Formats: sequence, C-alpha cells, structure tokens
Amino acid sequence: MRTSAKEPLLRNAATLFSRSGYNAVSLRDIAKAAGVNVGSLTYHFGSKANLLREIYARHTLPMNARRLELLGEAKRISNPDERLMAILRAYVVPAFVSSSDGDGGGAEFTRMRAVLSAEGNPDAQAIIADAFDETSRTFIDALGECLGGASVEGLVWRSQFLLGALYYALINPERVTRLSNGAVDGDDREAAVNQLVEASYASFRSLAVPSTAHQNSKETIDR
Amino acid sequence: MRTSAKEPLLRNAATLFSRSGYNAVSLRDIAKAAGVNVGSLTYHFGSKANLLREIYARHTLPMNARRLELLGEAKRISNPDERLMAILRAYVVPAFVSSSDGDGGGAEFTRMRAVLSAEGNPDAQAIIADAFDETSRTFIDALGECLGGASVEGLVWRSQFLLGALYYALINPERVTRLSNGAVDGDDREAAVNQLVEASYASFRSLAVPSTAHQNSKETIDR
DNA sequence: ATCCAATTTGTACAAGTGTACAAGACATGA
DNA sequence: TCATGTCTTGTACACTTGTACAAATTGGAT
Repeated sequence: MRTSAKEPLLRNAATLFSRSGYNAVSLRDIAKAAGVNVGSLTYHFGSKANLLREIYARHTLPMNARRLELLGEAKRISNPDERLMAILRAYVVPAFVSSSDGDGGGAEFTRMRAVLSAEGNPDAQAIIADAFDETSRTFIDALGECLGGASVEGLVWRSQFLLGALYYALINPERVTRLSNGAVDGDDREAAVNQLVEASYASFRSLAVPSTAHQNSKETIDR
Repeated sequence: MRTSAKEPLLRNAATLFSRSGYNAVSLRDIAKAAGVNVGSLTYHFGSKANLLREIYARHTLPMNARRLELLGEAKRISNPDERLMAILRAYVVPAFVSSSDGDGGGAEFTRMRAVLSAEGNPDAQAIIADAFDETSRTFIDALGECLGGASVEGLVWRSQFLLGALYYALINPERVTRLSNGAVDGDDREAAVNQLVEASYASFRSLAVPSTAHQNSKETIDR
C-alpha cells in the first residue's frame, strides 16, 4: 500500500481550523497546505464535517486519558491544598503541552476546540459535549472533595472560568505580550500553565468554608 | 426623510455575528433577519467589514466610558480589598448587562467580541486591540495599586484569564447548566457576574505580597 | 402637485464553496 | 508481466458568497 496522505491532511486541517475557525477554512485551503488535490479530502473523509469528527477522534481519547491518569496520581496526595494544586495541574497541563505524538494533548487541538466552541458550530458543539463533559464532571467532583462545603454553583462556575481562561490564553496570547509592553511573553506556555494553575488555585481555594478547617500545611494567610 | 433601516440592520447583524461568528453569517442572512433587501447593506455600509466596524463604533465608546466611570467610583474606596472588589465589578458589569439603549454595554456585544476574537478575523482583531487595550491597561494599573508588590506578569496573566472567563461565560452558558445537572442556570447573568467577580477577586488577591500587609478589614484567612 | 434627494429593490456578476465522479497513477501479490 | 485494490488527480456541478448598479419607491419641502 502506498503511504496515505490522510495523516498529514488531518494535521494540516487541525492547524488551519485552530487558526481561523471552521467556516473560514475551505477544503481547498487544507488541500493546498498539504500539497494534495481537493479530491483526496472527499475520498478520505467524505465530508468536511466528518473531517472535523476525525480530528476529534484523534485527540479526544488520549487527552482525556492523560488527564485522568494525572488525576489519579493527584488523588493520592493527602494534603488537601497540595492535592487541589495537583488536580488543577492534571486538568490544565495535557491541554497545553505541544502534541509530541501519542500524548494526545496538544495546545493546537485545544486551541481548535476553543475556536470552534466560540463559532458555535453545531457539528463541533455536540462532539465536544459528548467527549469532555464526563471528564469535566470527574474533575469537579475531585475538586469538591478538596474543598469542604464548597457549593455546586461555585464549583461549576469556577470550572467554567478555568476553561474559558485556558481557551483564551491559547486564542489570544499576543494580548498578554501587548498589555505588558513586551515584558511578558504570551506564547510562553510553561509560564501560562503556571500562572493559570496558581490563579485558579486561589479562586477554588476561596470556596472552602473556613469553619471546617481541614488540616492545612500551607500558608492560610493570603497565599 | 424616511426612517432608515440602518439601525435595525446593525442590531440584527450584531445578534447574528454574536451567535455564529463573522464568516458563517452572510449579508443575505442579515438582510433576511431585518426584512430588507441585500442591496440595503451595500448602500448603508459599503462592505461587510465596514458593517462590522460600525457595530464596534456603536458600542465601544459607551461601554468603555461606563467602565471608566465605575472605575472612578471604585478608586475612591480606601480599603484596598473593597476597592479591589469594586474595580473588578467595574470591569465586568458593563460587559454583562443587557444593552438597554445608551449604556453601551451589552452581553450580546461582548459575546460578539468573544466570538470574533476566537475566529481570529483580521478586521476585528485590529479594531478590538485599538478599542480596548487602553482601558485594559488602566484597569491593570488600578488593580496593581490594590495589590502591593504584585508582579506585572501575575497581573497581566490574571487579566487575561478574567477576560477569557468572561467571554466563555457568555459563549457557552449551557455547559454550566449541563455540568450541574440543571442545578445552576448558566444563563443567569447576575449570578455569573457575582461568581466571576468573586473568583477573580480571590485570584487577584492571592497576588498581594503578605509581608507588605496593607491594612485589611476583611478576613484574611481563606475568604 | 411637483420635484428632489434619500432609500430600497431587483438583478447581475465573478469568485469561491462543498461535493461527486471518471480517469489516471501507483505499489503490491500472483 | 499483469491484474488488483488503493490512492490521487482533474474537472464538473449546483449553490452561495460579497459587491455593484440601474430602476423603482418613498416622504418631505417647495
């Protein structure tokens, strides 16, 4: 069998979608970027919507698997504050790392999710919900266990804010560079992850009810 | 002079853009929604890009004015923590309120900004940066004054997270409802504002350096 | 009533869209 | 060598896109 152009096509499509959204990218754009003919796309994927579905299929499972794996490690930490931090990291890191084959992560894929979610593309909408809601629920439960007495409302909204912050960090990193007059590099993903984890740590931490003071080895004053 | 269809067109266009993005909405969609002919659009706006520019012109100034007005009030609060809370509220509220004519706010407009920013539309990109960067800088400065010793990096990243959270709360409120199994209403904007302000308050608050403990009337333990 | 400028309509155009499909190119097993 | 199944190409189709512009319509001032 001749080596198929399917995989390069998937990669190129994901890149273009993540950059300009679903509607703005034509099949011919994708074909041109991959150096093949338009017909190849119909041959391999049948339709544009199905191409999108295949991109999701490629990334979703490995990424959620990685998240749950890290979550499992985090759950073994007994100190609630350290556990909270580890859980947040388990959620954020796989979404940010550059997809070095097989880890299923990929900032590019996450960025694509962000863009498609904003576009409100119906195809993407349903796929995303199916693929990520269960993982999100698992994380919210784990977060709740770290935070005695935290309300469902507080937990869910903060998880929403976390995802929004995560998305926007990938969508518009230039804004960070611009607003800091170049002092901060918005494209520095390691820094972004750390900042995001710290910020959401503080935001979740504030949900804990002080009265049920669980043993806490960290500073409780300010940070 | 006959009453022009320009304003209804602007409104309809903003609604459609905020729902599906810039590319997915055709001029004919907009015309149909407003019950007029396509030609009207070329007549009034010349081009699609210019229509977008006029929508921004309509909302940007009033909205930033309202933000700065509220910021001015907030700055008169002497207690740093209460001031911090008020500043965050001054940033968030005008972006969330439904645009009841003249206040310039508008969740719909903010949602549109969110969607366009994700789409990476070059037209929108430039307009947004010009219109909002200055206001953002002013807010970041004000926040920094409440938080002794906070690093620029921390401030800018958190402002990025705040904006991302704000955007995503408007883009995908159904997720909140879904993940809470209906217990929390993602479309309840007052609740969203409160949750967002509280969450970002905690996240910014954690930036303050404990040593330079400014006088603080609030609980410093947890929340 | 008549004119006029502002607005709206209808229609046309070139360019680009997703999809379909016949024809060719290719490597592999017989 | 040749037949076969897999892939690639080129091209065609019907449709939508943004834009342009002449013709019709409108409502107020004269």
